[in-house]
Amino acid sequence: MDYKDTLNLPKTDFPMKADLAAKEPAFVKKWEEEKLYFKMLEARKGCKTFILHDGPPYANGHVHLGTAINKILKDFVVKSRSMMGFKTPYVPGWDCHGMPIEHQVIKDLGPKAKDTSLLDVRRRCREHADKFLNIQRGEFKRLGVLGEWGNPYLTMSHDYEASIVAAMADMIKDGYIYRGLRPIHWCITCKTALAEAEVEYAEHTSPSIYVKFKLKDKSPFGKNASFVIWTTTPWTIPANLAIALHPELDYVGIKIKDEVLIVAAALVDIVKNAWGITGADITAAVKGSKLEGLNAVHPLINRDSAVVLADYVASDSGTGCVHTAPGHGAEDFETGTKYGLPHLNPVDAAGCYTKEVAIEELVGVNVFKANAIVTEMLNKSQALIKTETVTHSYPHCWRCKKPLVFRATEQWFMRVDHKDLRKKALNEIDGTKWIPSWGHDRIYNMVTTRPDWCLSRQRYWGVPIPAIDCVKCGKTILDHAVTVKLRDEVKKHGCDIWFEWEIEKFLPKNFKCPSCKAAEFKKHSDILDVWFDSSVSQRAVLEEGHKLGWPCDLFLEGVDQHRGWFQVSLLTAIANRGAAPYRAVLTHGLILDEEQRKMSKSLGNVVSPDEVVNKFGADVLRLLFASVDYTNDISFSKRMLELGSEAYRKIRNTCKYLLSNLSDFEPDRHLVPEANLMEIDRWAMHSLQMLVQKIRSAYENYEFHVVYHALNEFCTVTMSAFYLDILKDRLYCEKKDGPLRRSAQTVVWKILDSMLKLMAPILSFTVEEAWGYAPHYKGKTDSAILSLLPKADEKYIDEQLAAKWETFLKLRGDVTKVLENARKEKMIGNSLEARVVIECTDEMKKFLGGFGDALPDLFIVSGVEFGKAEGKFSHTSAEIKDFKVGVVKSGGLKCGRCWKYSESVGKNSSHPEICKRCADVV
RNA sequence: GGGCCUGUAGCUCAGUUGGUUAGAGCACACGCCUGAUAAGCGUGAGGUCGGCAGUUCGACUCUGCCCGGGCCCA
Repeated sequence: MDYKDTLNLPKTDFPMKADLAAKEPAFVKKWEEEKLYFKMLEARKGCKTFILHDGPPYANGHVHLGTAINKILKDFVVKSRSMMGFKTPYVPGWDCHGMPIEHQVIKDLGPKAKDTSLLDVRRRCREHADKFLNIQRGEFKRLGVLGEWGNPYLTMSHDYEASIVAAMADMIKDGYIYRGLRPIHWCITCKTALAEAEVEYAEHTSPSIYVKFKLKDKSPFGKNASFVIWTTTPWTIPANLAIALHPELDYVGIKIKDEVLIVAAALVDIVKNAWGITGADITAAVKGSKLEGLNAVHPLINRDSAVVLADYVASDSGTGCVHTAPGHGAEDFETGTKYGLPHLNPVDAAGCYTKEVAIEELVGVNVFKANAIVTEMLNKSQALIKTETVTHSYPHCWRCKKPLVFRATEQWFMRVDHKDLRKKALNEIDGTKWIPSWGHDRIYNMVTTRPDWCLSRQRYWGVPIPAIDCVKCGKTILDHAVTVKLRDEVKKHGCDIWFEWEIEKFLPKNFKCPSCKAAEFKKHSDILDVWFDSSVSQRAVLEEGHKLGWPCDLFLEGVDQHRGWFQVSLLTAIANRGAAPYRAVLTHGLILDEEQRKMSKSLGNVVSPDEVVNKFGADVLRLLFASVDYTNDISFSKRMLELGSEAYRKIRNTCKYLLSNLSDFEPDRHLVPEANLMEIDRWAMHSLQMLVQKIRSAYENYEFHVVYHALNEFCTVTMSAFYLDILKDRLYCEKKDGPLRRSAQTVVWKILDSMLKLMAPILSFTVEEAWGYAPHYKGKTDSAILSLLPKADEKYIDEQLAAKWETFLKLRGDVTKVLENARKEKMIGNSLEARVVIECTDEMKKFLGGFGDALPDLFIVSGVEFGKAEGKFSHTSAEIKDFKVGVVKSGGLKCGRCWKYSESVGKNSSHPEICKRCADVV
């Protein structure tokens, strides 16, 4: 007789093969149709809210791994907090304005760009942003991210734009905004400012000149001493106002005839070589810091050049004395500002000198043409030491490919120290929880040293700054009332209105120039820095738009955002509201390739989430992102993906196995009360409570990798390798509805139900799938995500029991070792072919006696006896004192049903092939 | 150059206030099972804890320097 049919073998339709790439899109569709996101909110109606405010990704290009991990981590947070009992509305958003989109649009227009109107460019930019935010929306949904996708926030929506203008208006009213100078990359051909991303570096040949600046004052270097500077932009010499030295470097004079030429000591050999000088006496060295405050004479203009100090002065090239023209370089500008020098910029938009240059012959001359003229002038005035040419990497315009210049221009700034803003910001930083904690120091240091915020951009695609010029006196005005008017119109029509309408429509009645009282004005066309747009999201979304509540509970972005969104949001929030917009800020690392290098198109090491999702499935990617400690950068490799899917399969299979043993189990009818559970089952329940405790606190602290590792270990070690392996006999062979089997099933079901809930925030797709196959019970939610996370149940926690089983597991290790020895020697195959002989202390014997007749099952052997453990296969425990295990062949015959060897086989006349237990069951 | 972070087995992580032979899982090798089967079980082999110096009776853990990597500045 074939007894297989009398067994309760595992049965489930839940497939082993996940086929995620094919199945997941159906779940995405289902969730959307049944409005799972809203059901999730509904399930927590009236509960305390937890607001994760989404930082807007840029609406350009496809989702990459960096944006993917960000959204997936956010999804973990939203789902886990919801399952912890919080109401978690999550409104995703997009950053829609800005240079990269404009850049792309203009590139696509090609030569037509020149003939395209500003409004037309803006329209195309809007379409571009719209297209990509839709693409990204689809990609985010595909990753399993739940949120208010039907009503996201867009920084280009009329309401949002109005909030931006409103924030600006408030700052104008409170005196935060001023107009100042700043050197920026400028193309003299296109007559426009360039953003950093529009600058292309290319080889360029420049003159390279050494110029003497004679010291005016007495100096430690004696009479007739000159500082020598080196520059590759002779045209900036007329704007020279200072010579920068390094405070820590030593400076010496090189004596040549009756002159002394001052350079850094470290560079003496290099410059002598460059000038073709041999020999020459060197004066004693003087530290740069001792020379601060001296004055040299400008070689071409009747003007002083101050000796100043700067840390950026290099000691490995040039002369250690840096020509400083505050109007023509970023560092020069900083230094000039520090020393109170004017930001002299004698160059107009077309690159020609203005009258300010103070050298008559140069007025109106193009700066690049002026290189030769200036050099010749220096030569004539005997200030030139040496001239040659040098080929180096130099910034060029991305559009016309011509070399750029640095030029100080007027810009709008936000005053960071106005009304104690910086101080308040630092205070708020102290009051915010930073995860990980070093985030505090990072942003604190940045805010401490950051300069004023340059808000204006000379671009097309953005929110206009409603500045106006008085036609009569030329004064530039940024007026609060005009800005408020713009805000109201933007709310109705969008930002284009500033460019469409005549200026008069924005002016209050009888508006007059505050300086000359004239009434005729011209519009400016500067737009706001896009960081301003996103910095306002805390106001536009939390407060004015979706009204989620201000401040929010959490910002969650990559490490680069301490300088970016975290900081700018803080600044605008404090200027507008006086406090930080977040209670906590969590940062994650960036995605790097397998060699820990950043992913970039030029390196060709970019992996797209799309690729991963289509090959492995979103759940594998989600599991992978859960498995790593995201506080560090994440090195993403093929290997990692393979391991990720391996771990995924293990978890999936464990679920499948649990499901397959519950096909006939109805929790509401068959649940065995705690008091009637078998001991090992109570131990399993204890272990489950430990898991629940660990995972709950991990979610609480956003430690998803702890969730993963706990889950993984539970599946592999606790369940698969031990508990479930031992349970097989009971589940398969015992009476279908007998207490032994129902006890096991009770625990199996509890474990399944808890595990699915614990996994739900991470393995959203798989859990949803398994949830459908899991037994029904009263109160079971439609979707696992709508349930609450399980709580550790005190009545199952039993530390004494746990300690007992811990010891047992240790000694079981010794038993499996002996069995393996026997297997190696072909004495046994299946462990049921063996009996185990244990030689131990009386104390241990008593301990083992405590497991009763369950011992053979716990070792998965056919018998356990105490005696002398002798022979080839005996093994002495390394861990347990005086503990020795031996193996002998099982006596009796193999039961045709449960495969255990037993003396009872053959004793039952109606079932001669099976053991007593099985005969009783059958 | 500055601020912040980071470097434990091939991969992902543990490693409690410094204290005996540094732990898991996966991958790998070998074997078993064939009633979780493109599954399951067992055993095993993998690490001079980035390097060097120091503090200490004793350091993966503390200090300094160096090397590699990241972000943000300059």
